[in-house]
Formats: sequence, C-alpha cells, structure tokens
Amino acid sequence: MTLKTLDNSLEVLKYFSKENPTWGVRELAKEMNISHSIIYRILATFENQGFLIQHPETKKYELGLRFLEYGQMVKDKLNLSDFVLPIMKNLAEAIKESVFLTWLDGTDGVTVEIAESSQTIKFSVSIGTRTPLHIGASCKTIMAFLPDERKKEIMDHGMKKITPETITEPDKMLADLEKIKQQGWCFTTGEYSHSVFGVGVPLFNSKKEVIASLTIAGPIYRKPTEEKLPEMVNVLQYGAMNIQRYFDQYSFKLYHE
Amino acid sequence: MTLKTLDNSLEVLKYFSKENPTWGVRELAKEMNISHSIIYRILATFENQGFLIQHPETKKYELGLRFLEYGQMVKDKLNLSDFVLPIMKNLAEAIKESVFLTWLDGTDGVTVEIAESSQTIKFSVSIGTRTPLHIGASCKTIMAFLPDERKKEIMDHGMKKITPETITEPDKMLADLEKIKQQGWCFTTGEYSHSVFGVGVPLFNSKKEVIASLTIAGPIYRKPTEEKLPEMVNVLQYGAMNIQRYFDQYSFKLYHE
DNA sequence: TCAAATGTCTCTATAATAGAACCGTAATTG
DNA sequence: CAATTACGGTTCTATTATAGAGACATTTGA
Repeated sequence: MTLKTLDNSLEVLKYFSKENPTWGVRELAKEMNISHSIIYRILATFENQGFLIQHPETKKYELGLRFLEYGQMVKDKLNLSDFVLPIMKNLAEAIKESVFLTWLDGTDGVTVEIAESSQTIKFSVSIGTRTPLHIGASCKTIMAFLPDERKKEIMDHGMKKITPETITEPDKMLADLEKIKQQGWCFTTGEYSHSVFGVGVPLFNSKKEVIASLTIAGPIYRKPTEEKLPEMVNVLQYGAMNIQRYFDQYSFKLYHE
Repeated sequence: MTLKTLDNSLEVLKYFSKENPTWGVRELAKEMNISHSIIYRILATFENQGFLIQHPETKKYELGLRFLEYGQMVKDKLNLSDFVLPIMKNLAEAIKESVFLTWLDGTDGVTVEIAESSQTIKFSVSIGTRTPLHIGASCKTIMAFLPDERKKEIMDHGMKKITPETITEPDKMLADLEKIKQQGWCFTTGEYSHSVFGVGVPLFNSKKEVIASLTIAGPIYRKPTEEKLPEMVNVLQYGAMNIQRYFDQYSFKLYHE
C-alpha cells in the first residue's frame, strides 16, 4: 500500500519537465484537473523544503536546487565517468556518431551517460531522459533480454505510438524482440524520432540479467547500408565488451544486481 | 499551511546522503525515531514512482534514477557551462586553485559549478553541496550582502560549529559580515574545513540583490600571504565582473530575480 | 473601468494516515 | 543446531490530516 498524498505530490512534480519548467498554481491545477487548493498546498510544501522555488514576482514555481544535490549523488553512485565514459568517447570517435548508455528503470530506459559525436549534425540527448521500453534501439535492446513476464508487463503498461514507425502491436513487438535477442543487437530507424537511426547492444549484471544497453544513434540520412551495418555492430559490441568487463570486474552493484 | 505527509516524506528523503546512501526500513525508522510502518509506506511510495529503488536482495533503499532527470533539468536551466564555466576555468588556471560558484538557496549556499585546480593537492567539492550560510568564505560573502533581517533569520536558524574556527557568536558574526560588506570580499581559513582557505566575492541580480558568490579555495598551507592576498582578490574580482556582466546582459532570470 | 484570472487562506465532512500489533522469513548467536 | 533477534511487509481502527468548495485581495488585460 502506498501513501496517497505523497503519491499525488510526486505526480504533480512530474509535470515539471524540460518542455514545461514553470507552473502557476491554477495553471497546473487546470492541466491536472485537480482543485487549485490541493495543488497550492503541494507546491508550497515542496517549496518549503527547497525542492521547488517560487519566483517572487511571477509567483510561478520551478524546480529547486535540492535536485542538483540528489542528481549528483545518483551520478556519483553510478560512477561511469572514470572508466565507461572514455570507452564511449572512443567509440563515438571511431563511428563518428553519438554513443549513449541507457539504464533499465521499471518500464522505462533512462539515459545515464552520453558521448556526443563530433560531427555538426548529430544525435543529441540529455542525461536523465526517460523513454518507454518499447521505443527505439536503446530500449528495445533491453526489453528483448527481459523475461517474458516483464515483456508482457511493459506491453500492458501501454505502448504509445510516438512516430509512424513505433511498433505498438504486441505480436509484432514480440517477434521483433525475439529477433533482437537471437542476433544480439537491435537496429531501428525512425522509431524514437522520425529522423534518427539507432543501433543497440545489451549489457548484463553478474547474474546475466540485462540491466542496460549501449547504443549509437545519428541522423537517418547517415544510417548504415546493409553492408556497413555488421561492421558498425562489431565496433559497438567491442565497446560493450569492454564496459561489460568493467561491470563484471568491479561487481557493479548499483541497481538490479 | 503545508502538507504534513509530504513534509515528513521529504524529510525522510533527506536522510539519503553521500555519507549514508542506503537505508533499510527499520534502520531509518530507528534513526528518525519513527514507527517503521510509516517509513515503510513512505519508502515504498517513493520507490513506486522511481525516486527510490530497492535492492532486490538486501531490500535496502537508495536514490533512484528519477533524480538524474531532475538534476539535469536544474543544471540546464542554470545554463552556466557555456559562458560562466570557461571564465571559472581561466581563473582556476591563473590562480592555480579550485574555483566554485555558490548559489543562495534559503539559509544555505549550494555549489552549482566548479572549476578544479590542476594541482595534485586541491580543494574538491561536489555539485549540489549544501552549506549553512554562516560557514566559510563562499557563504559568508553571500550572507554579508543580505538585508539585516535575513541575516538575523539565518543566525536564528542555528549556527553550528563545524570546526574550531567557525564563528557562532551573533555579535562576532555581524561584525565580520560588516567588514566583508565594506571591503567587498571575504577571506577565511579553516572555517569550513580545518585545512582549507577560501576567498569569495559576491554576485548580484539586476535589482542589486546578492544571489551568489564566486570563490577560490585551496589547502591552507598554500594560503596567500598578506601581501599576496590583494592580488588574488583582484584576479577573482575580475572574473566575477565578467560573470556579473553575463548575468546582467542576459537578464539572468533563474532564482531570486 | 470592469471582468476575469491569479495566489492564498479558511472551513468542515470525509477519507487517509499513524502507530501498535502481528506475520513469515532470514540472519545471528549461545 | 536450536533459540532468539531482527528484518520487510501487512492488517487494523482511532485519530488526524486532507480534499474541495468557496471567499478574498490583488493583479492582469480588455
């Protein structure tokens, strides 16, 4: 059983996004179809604790500095920048496309580390970005290696179509995942964004459970030809192997182990 | 009026620190002197929403990936890395000590950006670190330029002594702050940590209210001599002036403006 | 100049929470 | 190896905090 008040409050917090970073009390109440009194109390409480701040003139609320602290703590705990990021940077340089690490978190994949391509046109994504597991190479790579019951949970959780290419039919998805699992990698075009391609490979914990994926992505006009794809997969798998070795060696304990 | 349930829950969250990143239900309940049922419900609710995760074997809780997202959003909003960080890096190189930017947040100063010294022995601090405003050069610099009633609030909020050098007597503090305000900078030794010196200067918003400070810090054995100090202050003030110009120019809107 | 929208506050029926007691399991210890 | 302690999780009900409508003073904008 969960606390309803806290649950609602966290739901409110989720409306503070990159697209909508500031909210007025009644504005947010209208958006959520909730009484403005309730929203007011929630926002005021978050503000009291430094999780939100209120602009003294506009009276609107936005995320507070408290999140810097917590975000940094999570980052420190993941401890990817010392060993994993350099590997990713090398990869990005070799392939000349952006490389990113996606972590499994419930029914989402979360971008936890990025090495951007040096090209002027490149795939770009923020740390902390959250994507449903049925969308795109980085996420489907993870989903493919999950137990069947987890796959079902994720599909039951709802498969939103965000581009025409997004797969939303359960049967089609299962067939696709099966193929990914067998070949050990995933290649997609236009699923996450209509102008992006991606190639992903999985990463596992010591119990051989999938916990993350390593993915390269770039603009669709640079997508690999059928002959070039195996080579790209090879390079990516080599990088993943190095990261995997680090996970194994240091008995990478954080999350799902 | 604030929501008690949410308030308590956020208080619980604050126990997840760098020093104590993982907590079991009863362990945390004991620490907080609260029934373990209550703690359990709070932790379970946070976990449900991805703000905490539970280790499947030890059953202990730690911060979840959701904070990566929020932390990054706050960082993006501050938008310091493009213009301010390079200035800080230049400063750090010129002075050969670490330089950091501290933001006013309630009764605390929060480290929001860092340029580390290239020396092997250097002052090091994490982004998001929160320090009471009465401690150290970076914080006292801010406090000195706050209105008197805010100073009183901060002192009433409690002045913990964390080193022998920490000033905790209100009268002594006020005299110290007055001096800082008049000279426009602050030099401290051993207040934050017994082995650290710091020199700080204030930064203001468009209404001339203090919102942050720029500080250099290093090991106490490299602290500037009385003759060298003015030069160091000069270099620091020059950097601060550049940052200030950026704040003014781009009508730096985030927080306290 | 008037009307609509805003953040904040007050009130009370109602619904959610606190906290003790309990459960089965896992770890610890004599 | 048996007994004890500690653990996360659950159930129960008296108590308490919350939901939600409404009012208020300001501000905004037509």
